[in-house]
Amino acid sequence: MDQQVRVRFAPSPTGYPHVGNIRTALFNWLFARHNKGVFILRIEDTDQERKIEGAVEIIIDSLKWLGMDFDEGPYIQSERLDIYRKCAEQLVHEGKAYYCFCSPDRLDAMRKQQMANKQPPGYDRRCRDLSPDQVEAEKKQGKVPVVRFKMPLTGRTSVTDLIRGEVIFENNLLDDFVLLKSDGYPTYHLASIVDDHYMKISHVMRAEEWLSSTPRHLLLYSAFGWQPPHFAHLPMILGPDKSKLSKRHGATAINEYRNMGYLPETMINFLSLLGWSLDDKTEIMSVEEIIRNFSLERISKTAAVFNMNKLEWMNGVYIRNLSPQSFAERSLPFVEQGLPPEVKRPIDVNYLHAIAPLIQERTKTLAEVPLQVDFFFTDSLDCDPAMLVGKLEKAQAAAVLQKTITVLKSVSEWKTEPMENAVRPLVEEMGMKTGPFFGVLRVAVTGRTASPPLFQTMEVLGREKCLSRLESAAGKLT
RNA sequence: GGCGCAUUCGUCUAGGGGUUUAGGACGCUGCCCUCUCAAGGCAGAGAUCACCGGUUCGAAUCCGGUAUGCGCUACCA
Repeated sequence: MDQQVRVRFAPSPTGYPHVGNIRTALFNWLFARHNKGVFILRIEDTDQERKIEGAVEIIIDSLKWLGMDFDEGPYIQSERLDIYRKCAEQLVHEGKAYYCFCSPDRLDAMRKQQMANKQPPGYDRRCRDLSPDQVEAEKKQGKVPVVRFKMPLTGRTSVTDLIRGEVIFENNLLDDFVLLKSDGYPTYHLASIVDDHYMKISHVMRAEEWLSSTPRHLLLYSAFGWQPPHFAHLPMILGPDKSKLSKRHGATAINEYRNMGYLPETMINFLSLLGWSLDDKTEIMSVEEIIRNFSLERISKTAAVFNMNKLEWMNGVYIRNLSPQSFAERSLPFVEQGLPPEVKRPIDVNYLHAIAPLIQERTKTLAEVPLQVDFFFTDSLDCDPAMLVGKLEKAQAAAVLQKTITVLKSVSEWKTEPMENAVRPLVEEMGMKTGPFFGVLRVAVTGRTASPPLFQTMEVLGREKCLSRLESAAGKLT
């Protein structure tokens, strides 16, 4: 790479970023970091209709959460309107663009007509050759024009895509697209080309849906006499039905994944593998590893289905790799939010830290933590007698509880080892199997049939709570 | 309709003419471990590499066509 790498993430501020957009941001960021280049954030707010208040902050916050730091920006397109206007006027001046006074209604009718006649839709170039006098006349009538690009009527434009190779388009199939809208805002085409040029963008990495408009962009560059950047069109992200990932497929916004308890490092790793791979087996990688190995050559051409299952698995891997301390800290907000209201706040982090090792390897998302730890925090347990008894005889279950209570009361130290040493012999003594025996105790102590290991759980729960729960359970069986 | 892109296990992917009886991962099934649930270990099912032709001694890999999917075809990005 002989020139400095300068890439950008250029979202429009329409709400929470879609995971597809985030993946685009990620690839740009990875490419910049790998090449010791510059990562720029640019807000493309040229559509006043779709703009949403506060979206810029949300975008920045999302990038920050994922650890994608930017070196320049955010540049805001709506603050650069005069630049685009000047550029558009320059092209008009040079005869490479023109004013168009056609009303939206006429354009609409024209398109409908074309569709009906099975003609390819596109602007019919009615205003392309208006004389200066005609233009003046229209303006005098108070009509506000748009500026359209004067497409070459012949020839072809070749796009060299770093991922797909050379793609050729016939110019006569491209219409005179709008550069400057009547509200004075540029279209994407104009704004992004002008900005990419002035911001010295070296590589444009964007979603595949832009491939078709790249010839327009190239033609614009050449109209301005500018050197175009390199292009790389990234494969799209699909839903399970292979159509473009959208809300009806479930979560699509990055913040939803954050709220569902996915770790940012999981998202980075997972998203990096959607359209890129290191080799034939490496899946779990730190950001540093991904940055070190990232390359355009290994980006695939094919669209990828977003596999929730695999995401969950990967998040589990990352959660298990957390230190118990960090796991507790990261779970805390979810626990604060998810525990029943009667549990006293604030939640004790140290207690959560003690619980952490018991549940960590059982959790796939932080959002499930409150569900797993609630019985540690509630005062009393209202466990179901039927669940308590299970497949045993009622009397036998009661005996299990009684004997255990007696034995536990004499345990000198409320720790896993001594408790287990004291209780386990009872199993054989009663001629039972460990499964059913411990099962009764598990339900009594935790209120559920699946839990972390019994004695470890009891140690953390404490003598008082355990004995009272066991006794309360025994009471239910008499 | 036109133009463009793509097509390897259900999914993510490796592979770029002979090393491939097409490798890994998720998920699935079974076994082991085990106080339950997980985690972990092992094993297994799962892809005639979309199809049809061609090039070649030899093709998942190169070429052409077909089909299918997707994208674009706005004063949206």
